[in-house]
Amino acid sequence: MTTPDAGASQARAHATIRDVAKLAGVGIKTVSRVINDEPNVSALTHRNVMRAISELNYRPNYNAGSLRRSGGKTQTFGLVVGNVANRFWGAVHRGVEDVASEHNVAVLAASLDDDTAREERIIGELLSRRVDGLILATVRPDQSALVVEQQRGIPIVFVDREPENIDADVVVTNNRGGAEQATAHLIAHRHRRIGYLGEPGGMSQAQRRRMGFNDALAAAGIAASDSPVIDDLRDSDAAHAATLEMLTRADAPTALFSSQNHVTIGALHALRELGLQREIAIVGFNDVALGDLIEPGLTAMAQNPYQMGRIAAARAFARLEGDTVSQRIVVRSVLIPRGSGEIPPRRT
Amino acid sequence: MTTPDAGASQARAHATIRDVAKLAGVGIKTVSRVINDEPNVSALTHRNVMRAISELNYRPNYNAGSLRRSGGKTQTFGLVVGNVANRFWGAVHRGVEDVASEHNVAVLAASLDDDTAREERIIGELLSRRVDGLILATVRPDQSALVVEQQRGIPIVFVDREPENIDADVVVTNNRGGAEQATAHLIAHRHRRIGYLGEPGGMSQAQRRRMGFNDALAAAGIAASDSPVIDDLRDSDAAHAATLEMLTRADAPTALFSSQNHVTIGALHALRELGLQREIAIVGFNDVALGDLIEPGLTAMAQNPYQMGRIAAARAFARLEGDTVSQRIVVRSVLIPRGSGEIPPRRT
DNA sequence: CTGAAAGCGCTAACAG
DNA sequence: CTGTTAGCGCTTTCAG
Repeated sequence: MTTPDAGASQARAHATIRDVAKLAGVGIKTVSRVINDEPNVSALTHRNVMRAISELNYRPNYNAGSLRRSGGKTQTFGLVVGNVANRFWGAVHRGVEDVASEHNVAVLAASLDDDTAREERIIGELLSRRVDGLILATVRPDQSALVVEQQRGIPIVFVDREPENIDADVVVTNNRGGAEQATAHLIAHRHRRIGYLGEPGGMSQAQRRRMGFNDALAAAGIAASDSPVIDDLRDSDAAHAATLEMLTRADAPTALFSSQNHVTIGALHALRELGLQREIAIVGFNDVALGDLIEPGLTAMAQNPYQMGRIAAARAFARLEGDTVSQRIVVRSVLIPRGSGEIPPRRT
Repeated sequence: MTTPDAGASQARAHATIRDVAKLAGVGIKTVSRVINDEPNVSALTHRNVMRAISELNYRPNYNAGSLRRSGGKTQTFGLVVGNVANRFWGAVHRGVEDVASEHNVAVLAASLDDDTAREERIIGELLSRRVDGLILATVRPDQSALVVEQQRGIPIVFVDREPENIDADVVVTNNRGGAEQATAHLIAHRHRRIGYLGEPGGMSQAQRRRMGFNDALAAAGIAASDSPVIDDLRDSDAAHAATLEMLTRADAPTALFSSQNHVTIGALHALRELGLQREIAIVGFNDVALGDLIEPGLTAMAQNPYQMGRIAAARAFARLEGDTVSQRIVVRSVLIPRGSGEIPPRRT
C-alpha cells in the first residue's frame, strides 16, 4: 500500500529507450543502433536488445528522434485538398499516399471546403507539426506567404489550383485545352447554342475552363453572346436549379458544357426531370462515377486525379533530394464519348 | 568571406524559441507563455514578443512541445481505412476529420487495401508517431496485439469491421438486419430465387450480411438451396463476370442481392450487357453515386459513412476524457427504393 | 564493438 | 509579472 494510485487497470506509460537499455543490460546508444539498423552491434547483443524490446512492447518515439536527427525530418507530408470525401480529391489523396508510403512517409490530410480562413489555419498547423513537404490545393490565389517556408527547405507542390506570387511546382490538368476540346466536340455535332454551367470563379482552373470554352466558340465563329452562361454554381443543387432555368428559357441552348463534377450531377438531374436527357447534349469536365451506366452515357473530359496525386508527391520528394527548379506539369484529360455528348441539336 | 557556404538562396532553418526570446529581449519562458496564451504577461512584453515572432516567421515546433507537455499529447489521430479513394471511406474520413478538427486534432490517414502485412506496419508507424487515438478498419480479425496500446491510454475505435479478442469501441452498420430487410424487400416483390453476390468473406461484416440474407429466406420459408451464391468477389470486374455467369445458368435467379459497392457496380454492368436491367431485380448494400440517375434507379441499403466517421472520432475523444466503457454503436442503414428492387419476377 | 555526455526545441516546476 | 533550471526521448559526437 505504498503507491496510492496503483490500480490494476492503470494506464502504463510507454517504455523508453532507457527502459530497454536497462533491461537488456546495455547502453542506450546500443539500443538506438538496433532500432535504426546501424552496424557495429554483435549478434548476441542484438538478440538481447530485441528480446527486451518485445518484452516491454517498446515503440521508438519517432517525434523525439526527429528532434535531434540531422535534417530533422518527420517523415510526414501535409496534404490539403477541397474535400477528402470527394471522388476527385480522394483519388488525389490516394496517389499522394502511394508515393509517400514508398518513402516511408505518412500523410496528414485535411479538407478546406473552399474556406479561406481555414486555409491559413490548417497550413499553419501542418507547418507547426514540421511536415517535410506540403501538397496543396489552395483557395486563395496569393500564396506569397509560403515563400518563407520554401526557403526553410520545405517543398511545396500545388495540385489542380494554380497559385500566384510564388515559384513552386504545380500539377494541373489542361483545363483550357480540355474545355476547348469538349466544347469543340459539341460544335462538331452541329450545336451552335451551348450553355455553360460554371463553378465558382475565384480559382484559376474555373477561369481557364471558361476560356477554353470561349476559344472553341471563337474558332467556330460563334458569337459568345449566343451562349448562355451561368457561373458560380457552388453545389449540385445550385447547378440543378440553374439548369432548369436555362433550359426553360425561350432561347434555350441545345447543348450544355458543365465545368465540374457536382455541377454535372445537378445538370443531369435537371435534364431527367425535364425528360430532356435524350434531346439536350451534355459534356462534363471531370468524370463521374457510373457515368457509363446512365442512359445516355455521360460524355466526359476525364481527369486523372490519382496520377496528379502521384506526380505531386514525386515532385516533393525530388525537391527533398535536391532538385531546385520548379516544374509546371500538365496531366492531360481525355474525352470519353459515351452518348450524351453526341446528341444532335433538336430541329426547330 | 569568413563563412564558406553562405550562398544567398541557402535554406534558412526554422527560428527557435530561443531566437525569439533573444530578439524580444525576454526569457524563453515568456515566449512560451505568449505562444500558449498563458496569463501573466504584460501587454507591452506581449507586443514585443509578437513582433519578434512575426519578424522571424517563428513557428512553434509542436512535436518538441509535446515531448515535454504533461500528457504528452500530439493532437494527432491515426485513421486506417480500406482505401481513401473509395466513396465510402472518403466519407468516413471526412466525418473523422470534422470532429477531430473541432478538437484541434489533425488526422494521419492511410489505406490498407485489405493487405494484412500492411496493416501491422501502418499501425506500428502511427503508434511510433505517438498518435493520441486510432480509428481503424482492420483486415485481420484478431486484434489482441492492440490491447497493450489501449492500456497505454490510446483509445482505439473500430469502424465498419468488428475485431476479435479486444474490448474496444466499435461503430458498425446493422449488417445482418439491413441485409435481411433488403432481401425481404425482394421477397415481398414475389421473388423466390434470389442470387447472392458477396464480397470476400474473412471480414465480419460480409458474414453478417450473408446471415441476414439467409434469415430473410428462412423467414419466408424459402430453401437456401434455391438461391445461388457467389462469394469472394474482390472487385467490380470479378462481380461482373460472376453476374454474367449466374444469370446465364439454366436456373438463373430472378433477383440479385449485392453485398457491396463495387460488387453492385459490376453487377449493374453485367445486367446492362445482357439487356436485363428491367427484367432482373437488384438491391445493393451500400449506396452508389448516381444510383438515382440510372434507369431503373438502384434500390439500395444506404449506409451513413460520414456519420460513422463522426461517431468513431467522438468515441475516441470520449475515451480521452475518461470514459472507460466500450460501446458498440450501430448506425442504421436505410432502404432506398428507386426501381431496381421493385421489378417483379419474370413469368416463366 | 560499446557507452557517456551533450543537446534538439520545448514545457514544468519553481524561485524570484 | 518574469526568468532559471531540469528534463521529455531520442540522436550525435566522441572517447574508449
